[in-house]
Amino acid sequence: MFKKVLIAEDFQGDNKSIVDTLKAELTIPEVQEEFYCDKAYNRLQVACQTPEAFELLITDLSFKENHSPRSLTNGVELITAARKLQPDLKIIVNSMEEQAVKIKGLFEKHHINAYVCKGRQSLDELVKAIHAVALGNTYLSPQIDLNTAKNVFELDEVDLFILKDLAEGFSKKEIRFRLKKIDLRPNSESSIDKRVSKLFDEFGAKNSTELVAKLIREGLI
Amino acid sequence: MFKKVLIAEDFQGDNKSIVDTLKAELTIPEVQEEFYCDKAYNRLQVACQTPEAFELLITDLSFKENHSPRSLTNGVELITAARKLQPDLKIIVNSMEEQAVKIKGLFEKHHINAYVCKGRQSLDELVKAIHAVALGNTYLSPQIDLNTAKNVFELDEVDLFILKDLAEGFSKKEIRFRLKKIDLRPNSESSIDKRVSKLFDEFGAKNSTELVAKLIREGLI
DNA sequence: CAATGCCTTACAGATATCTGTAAGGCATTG
DNA sequence: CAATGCCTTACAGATATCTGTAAGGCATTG
Repeated sequence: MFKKVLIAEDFQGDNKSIVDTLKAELTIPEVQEEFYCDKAYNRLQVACQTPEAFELLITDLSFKENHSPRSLTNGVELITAARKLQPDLKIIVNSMEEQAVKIKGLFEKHHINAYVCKGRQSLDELVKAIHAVALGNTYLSPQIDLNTAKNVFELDEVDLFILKDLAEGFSKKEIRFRLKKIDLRPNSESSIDKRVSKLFDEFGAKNSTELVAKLIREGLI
Repeated sequence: MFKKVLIAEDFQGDNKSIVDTLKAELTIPEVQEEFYCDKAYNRLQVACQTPEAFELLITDLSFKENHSPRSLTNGVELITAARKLQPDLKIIVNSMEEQAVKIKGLFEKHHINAYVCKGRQSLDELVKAIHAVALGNTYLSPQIDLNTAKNVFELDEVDLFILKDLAEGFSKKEIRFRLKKIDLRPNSESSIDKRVSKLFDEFGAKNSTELVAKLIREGLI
């Protein structure tokens, strides 16, 4: 079992219950907790220079904004920074995120070791996840089905720019000029039309309004 | 202080930490917890018929869906049902919702006694809220500013129908027929145009796409 | 009951959206 | 280097969107 674990979670209730559960149900000598990504990263960094580095990081994905400026603003950024600092660190993500595409990305791109979805059994699942990861395995909440993550359609920079502008009410003519302004190509009206029409097919939308609505609901823009 | 409290919260971590905090920091003889709205309502109902009814309900707003069918699907429905059953019941809402408009509505329409926003101090705030409510006062998380809730523009049934249809990619001509079909009026294309244009002004949108985008982001449709 | 205000509707006209066709640019392939 | 495929762009035409004007219906007011 792990000897030194760090928890990064901004909600007091979740944070406390994770700490309590780890202390009550697992024999981990040292459990530390933080409410901010930056502070969590600092702890990792400091511990890394001693013989007792952290062995496991349990982190949320979203962290509420606050008056104080942040350099790491969310779990993904924390994970990226942590992996760079300490490639062998085990990472368990504990979040409300339920979208298969995003969770798949965490495993594939960020090589997390487990994903626990907040819910009615999440503490029990977290304990299972820790056991699995300690044995070198991965863990994923059973309600998440990664096979539904078909739609790994990659929205590139231009797609995202167009979509965000559409959501802000710009016409395609305006978007054309806005693309030109920042020298992003292709930027003809026709190309914008073509791209958007392609996205209609891709996401099963009949027009721009439906497309933007769907993508906002899926959290992609 | 309260003698009998019920907690309705579907996330295990939040649920556990609230129960633990109440037991550790307040002298409440009986704290019960539920993970489903329907089950919480049942408990209220049963207790109501005995001399020991619940005095305080602490509830979340959103409850995850599940295989089992539900008659009460969210906190607002639970609150409505509970108020009907037991008008003098004190209610504290503990949720992630941060939108002033919605929280204002909870106080004004549903007469909740306190609102605690999940965050870095929410357990401490919850304790404060319980003390306040026990003394007959209300409590609101300090980061919420109800004065920003200017936009209490009421979307009526027809507005909502039109907006939801727009978000599903229906054209105004199609929406016209869909309104007629369910005999909802006004339903001329012209009236739809007029209503939508009014909403552009109301929400500061330049076209349908931006309007729908804004309303989805604000959680109104 | 005339005047007023508000809502609904029809209609018109300017733009915007969306689809389809075709031509040119460019890299890859045989 | 001709052939191919893919992307970009221009253009055209059918609809859809959005705004503005005007007329009629209806309730309220003096």
